[in-house]
Amino acid sequence: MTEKLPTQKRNERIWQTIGDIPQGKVASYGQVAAIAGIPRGARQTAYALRVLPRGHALPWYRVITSSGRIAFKPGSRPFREQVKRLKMEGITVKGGRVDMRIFRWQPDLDELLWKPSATWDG
DNA sequence: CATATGACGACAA
DNA sequence: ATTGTCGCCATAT
Repeated sequence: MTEKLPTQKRNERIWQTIGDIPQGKVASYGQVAAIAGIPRGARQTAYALRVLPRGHALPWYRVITSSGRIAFKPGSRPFREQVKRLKMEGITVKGGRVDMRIFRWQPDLDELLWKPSATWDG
């Protein structure tokens, strides 16, 4: 247990978890890390996102900070892109923020169990 | 090995 | 609500 996974493996889990976030919902960096089996790994989620391979089809824009804010600098190119994509899914973005009480992804136990991306190892 | 840095998070003032 | 500090995990120099 509590073994240390290779970087690539961690990223794979994080990416898979991000892919599990349903449309119209968002998850925080820390939440993604936790589900991927990396407690307190919020910054690893950020890292995994930075190193996303070119041509990926991951809903990266569904990942925001725990306080519901978009992590990019307000007004920046990626910031606007993220806002745009979120809105396209029906997510309300106001002042660069999303109401987590409404849009936070809350996977139930079943949902987590179906996916091998959850905590345990295969 | 020592720092600096980052698409973070929790908390105190 | 804002701002600053400190903790976290990993990478880059």
